Amino acid sequence: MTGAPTAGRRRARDPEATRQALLDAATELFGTVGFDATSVQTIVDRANVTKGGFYHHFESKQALLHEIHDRFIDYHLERMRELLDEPGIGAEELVRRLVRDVLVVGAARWRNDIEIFYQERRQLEGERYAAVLQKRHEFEGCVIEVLQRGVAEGVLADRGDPKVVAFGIIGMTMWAYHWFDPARGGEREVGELYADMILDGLRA
Amino acid sequence: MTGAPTAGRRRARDPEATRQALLDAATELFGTVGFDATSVQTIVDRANVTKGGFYHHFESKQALLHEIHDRFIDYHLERMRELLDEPGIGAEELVRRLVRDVLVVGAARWRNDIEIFYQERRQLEGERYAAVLQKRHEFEGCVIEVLQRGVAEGVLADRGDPKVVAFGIIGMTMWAYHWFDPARGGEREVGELYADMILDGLRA
Amino acid sequence: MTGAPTAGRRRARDPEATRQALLDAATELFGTVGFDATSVQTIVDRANVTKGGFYHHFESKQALLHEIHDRFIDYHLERMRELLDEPGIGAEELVRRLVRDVLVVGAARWRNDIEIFYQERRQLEGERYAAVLQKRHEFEGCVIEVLQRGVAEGVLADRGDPKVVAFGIIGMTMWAYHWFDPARGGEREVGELYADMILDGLRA
Amino acid sequence: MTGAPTAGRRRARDPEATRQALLDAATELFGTVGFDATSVQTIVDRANVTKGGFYHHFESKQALLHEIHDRFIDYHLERMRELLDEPGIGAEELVRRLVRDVLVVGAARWRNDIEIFYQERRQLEGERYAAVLQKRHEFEGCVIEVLQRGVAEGVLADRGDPKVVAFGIIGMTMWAYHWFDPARGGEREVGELYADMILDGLRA
DNA sequence: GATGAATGAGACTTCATTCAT
DNA sequence: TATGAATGAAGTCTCATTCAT
Repeated sequence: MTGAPTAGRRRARDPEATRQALLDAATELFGTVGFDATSVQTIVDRANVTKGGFYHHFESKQALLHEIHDRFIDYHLERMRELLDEPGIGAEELVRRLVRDVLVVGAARWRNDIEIFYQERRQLEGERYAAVLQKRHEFEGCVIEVLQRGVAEGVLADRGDPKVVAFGIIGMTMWAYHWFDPARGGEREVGELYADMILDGLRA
Repeated sequence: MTGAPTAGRRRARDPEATRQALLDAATELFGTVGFDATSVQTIVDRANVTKGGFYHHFESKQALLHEIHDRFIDYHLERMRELLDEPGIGAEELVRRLVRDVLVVGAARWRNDIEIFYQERRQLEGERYAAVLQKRHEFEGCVIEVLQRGVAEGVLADRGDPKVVAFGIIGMTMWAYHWFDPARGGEREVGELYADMILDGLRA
Repeated sequence: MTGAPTAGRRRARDPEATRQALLDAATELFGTVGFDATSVQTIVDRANVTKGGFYHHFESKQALLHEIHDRFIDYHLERMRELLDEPGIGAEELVRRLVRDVLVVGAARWRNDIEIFYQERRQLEGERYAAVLQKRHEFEGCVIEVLQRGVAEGVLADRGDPKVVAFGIIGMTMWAYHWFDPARGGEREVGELYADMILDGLRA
Repeated sequence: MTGAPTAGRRRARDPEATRQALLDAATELFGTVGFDATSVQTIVDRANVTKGGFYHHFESKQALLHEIHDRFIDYHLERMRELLDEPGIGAEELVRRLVRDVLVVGAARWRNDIEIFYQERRQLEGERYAAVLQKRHEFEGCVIEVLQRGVAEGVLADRGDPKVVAFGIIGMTMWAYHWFDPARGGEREVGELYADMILDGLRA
């Protein structure tokens, strides 16, 4: 509650706040305009920083992108693991919560990040790309595990390659980032509808 | 298989072939590397044309993108309409063919075009964007119509907002462009699996 | 009065008319937009000719410019000489007609050509430039001759370097191409006014 | 005359000097070769800057042109106003100093700027052009005011539209930029001669 | 630690001119 | 004679990154 350091120029000394401001500005811009179409100048303008400041915090524009990728997927992997570790949860409820709370609600609320995640993966090179890819596989692996638990519990039928089924579920739900209108809301209802479709579609 | 005049330097005088070569080269590059990351120089190199030649045929790089968009969606709208006009086709079969033959097989075989379609739409401006958007809505409208026929014939249950259901179907199937490996094939089987899931998931 | 060959495409066979059409189109464009800002394509479009046709008639864009220069200055040198050869004309009348009929009326009616003449001379190179320069000097020489006749006849005072005086007269009159509005007219009145000023200003 | 840091590579950090160097280089080049014929590369080469540096200081080549226009006309408007505000100056002396000191000497010493001023106005668009035009009208207005003072004081006769007379004076004097040879000098004498002609030509 | 002037490579685009048809 | 597709050099401008201050 002290002198509101947010206003005007720039919070004099708070490296972490500057970092966050840059990450947030870049996420918004990359998500709406795209990585290539966003210049470093635009990012620093929006974050009230100077160019020099940018390179003080990030090695390169690409490194910043990588960091956005990372904080996004780490957060979601975390949520995914929490869900899987929920004690005593049944397979049906598990599927419902995966679809509704993680996938659809996630897609609706993190549109910029997902846009970046799927569209800018081409920008990452070599080692960086490998790191991202690995976490992505981990995420997909979690979805597959949910399905396998469902089959094991006799709730879901075994409909063939679980990877293909998992991709179908991810596609149906994540696609929301293309069309969902946050102003109108209703993400939980959409999630419920998709969960019903998926559960009925795979029922044993 | 005859000694086509395409080889070597450049088809001496065949404007249409030049156009096609440019469109094909650009589709491949935009799809794999992205619109921004693809320079006009790269396109013309691959098409064995010079930069001047490019601008003789296309007003701008963006105009070329628009043309790719257009020829892609026109082709698919055409296929969509053929399916809907199929005489005496039942709703179940209609859904199956929509999902398998149009959506999944389409996504698997036109990966570059879909990548372009969904990822580079930001590049189109003003009128051009409006034109593309309109055709896209038309495409979505066709999917909705299939669902409505299913409900009308008593094959499918009414699960709420048909638009949301349609987006779910489109998402599940189109997503294949992210992960499908054309070298391995199997697109029809994937389509069959998704059609089953969707039909069971929506069964009346 | 036969089938009006001017309409539509292009008068099928009339090389001279084509030449003229190109010269006229270029004069208009060079005069209003400038030499560099006018593309050969624009010229041929306006003249209803094709690019090939252009190069059939003119060696280059620069050669066309030279030709415009030439036909303009030749015409005016001709008028100048006619004036000087007028039998029995007095010096005062000579000055008046030079100023009014040749210089001011010329500037008002040949604005595009003068614009080109004074602004695009830099485009001409080497020999071509020399040729234009020579005719220009000839033109200026005529003005000087008029002044000298005036002094010889005792009508005008000798006010120093006749070249400087001549340039003053040319400047005062030719400047009209900067500001004269052909829609409003009145070039003869302006000429009369300037002739009075000059005659009074130089009166013996 | 001290070992200015201007020499060698580039004045290390002196943005204002860089700006000036670019303005000066461009003025020289636009004046002698023309706006279109001068590439940004040529300008920066002469100013010992890189292309990027150019665009750091000027939004575009056109913006630079506008700035040249502006600093030129602002300077001259200033001189004009000083002259008009001279206390107790008589109309005859006023005319003489306008013609000699402002117009002829100005034309002789600022040849490049005037060349640019009159020849490149076509390059300026919209708002920029309007701004230039307005200042130009102001300049012309000052000349007209001088004439009106002359008539009011009974020194000059009223010879009709003062605008036309003013244009005649401006034309006669400014034309010097076409032919004046700075190496030979003598601008004050030329000014004197033109002032005499004009005063006698308009004497009441 | 921060600033912003400067760099330099590379992007898109234009255009006078040539030449196969 | 005429066409217009093709060339290739050159133009304006952008931008990630560096570095003197």
